[in-house]
Amino acid sequence: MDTIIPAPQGFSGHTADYVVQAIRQGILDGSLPAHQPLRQDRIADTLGVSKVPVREALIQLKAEGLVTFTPNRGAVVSELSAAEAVEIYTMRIALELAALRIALPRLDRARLIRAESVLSILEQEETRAQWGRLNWEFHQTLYQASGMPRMVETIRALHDNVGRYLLIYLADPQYRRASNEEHRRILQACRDRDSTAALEQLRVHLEAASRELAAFLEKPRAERTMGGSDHVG
Amino acid sequence: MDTIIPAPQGFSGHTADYVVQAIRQGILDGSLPAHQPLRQDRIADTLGVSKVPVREALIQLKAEGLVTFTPNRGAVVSELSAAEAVEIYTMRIALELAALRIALPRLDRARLIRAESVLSILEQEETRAQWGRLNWEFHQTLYQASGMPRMVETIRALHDNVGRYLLIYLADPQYRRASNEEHRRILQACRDRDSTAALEQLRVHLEAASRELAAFLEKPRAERTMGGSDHVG
DNA sequence: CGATGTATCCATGGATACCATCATCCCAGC
DNA sequence: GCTGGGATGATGGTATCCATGGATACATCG
Repeated sequence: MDTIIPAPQGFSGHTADYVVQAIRQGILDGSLPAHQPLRQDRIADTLGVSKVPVREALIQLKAEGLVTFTPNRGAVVSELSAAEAVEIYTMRIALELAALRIALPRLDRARLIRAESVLSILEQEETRAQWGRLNWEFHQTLYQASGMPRMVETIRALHDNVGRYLLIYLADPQYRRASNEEHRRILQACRDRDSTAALEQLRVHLEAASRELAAFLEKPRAERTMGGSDHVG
Repeated sequence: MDTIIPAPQGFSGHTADYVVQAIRQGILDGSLPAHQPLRQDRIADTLGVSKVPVREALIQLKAEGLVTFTPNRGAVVSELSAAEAVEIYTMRIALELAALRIALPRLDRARLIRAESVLSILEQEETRAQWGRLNWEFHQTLYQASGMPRMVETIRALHDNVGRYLLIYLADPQYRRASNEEHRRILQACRDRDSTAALEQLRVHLEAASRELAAFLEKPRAERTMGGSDHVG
């Protein structure tokens, strides 16, 4: 949080939304680790706002599941249990398969090209910080064609909840390669308008991630290797 | 809102949660109709709290989709378009089928009896005000056996978004009878541990509601008969 | 030396007062 | 009849104050 620039200028909309963005980004890129206390006046000072919009932001993030409140003790960054991870992936599989099924017949050339382009960047990206964003960008590009913004938004919130841990999983080059291949198969099936194959590949993709994340979270915290470096290779 | 007793006494937890409950109830039972402005200081006075927790409550309800914000104009009760209704039911079908599939093998005797009891009350209930609550109570009883609280909570929020309109749909005795029969078929399939039938009946149930609600919302507002009386028969 | 009680500190959660900004409405003036 | 410009009122945000309860350090007692 210290490094976040206190720059609310040029921001339209509610101040709370600005605070939400700042905190969310900190959680997603790992600079705000699980159990990190989120002190209201400290955040207010850092971002150059007052306490009220900070509390409003924390409440929004609570609704997304990214922070957890304890009465009279304030908010901390949420920790995910293995069971919760499985639950989130269960919801993601249900919703993302539905979204893709609806989106498939509406995927136009432009969108497929865009998905292809995101995927190429993702495959060559060596910096962990961008993986989560690009990964979501790829999936979102497909789902948006469903014309169901609320469903896409719900899926995004679920994705954000596992985003931090996904980075750890992707730090292993083997899993990263597998993930990229799964993305390619999904995209190819979309190009072929092969609905059955696309949905099946998406299911495989999500189930693999669910399995690996659950296995990771079932290990005691001490044994977990969080992937130290910003570069792999 | 005028009739709500300003009685925060005996309420543990955050004041905002108390305000959320009050406003949510007003929206669900129809006393706060769509497009009703939700004035912050008026609500604060009525409930005997200050403005701050009211704004926090409105933000929570925004996250649930029950209220809509317009910059510098505050919050109003959300209105649902036909497209949004279809979107919500698409999400409900995806999530509720997944929840029921997981819950089915874990449904014990006690829970089935509880569901049966809720259904009996619902079938004999003549007062509209309770229909929404009892309807959700029935579905929730089944889904809770999944052991996935977050999924159940997400489904509840989606249910609340269509709850108001469901009442109109159920005001027609014909649809009400059909709905009750669908509930019975779902419950019977659960008792028989017939997973395929239970999921299929749930899908039929939700798709029927989706179809009727979409048809209702596609009519111009002037033509809509909102079902005047509190009693049918 | 360990367990328990106590004083202090500190952050939360909420109330209150105040203010800039923006939307809306009403009305004069053309 | 249309337009422009105050009143008016609500939002959204700041600053300040305070009661409550958790946490910690310390002191006292067994």
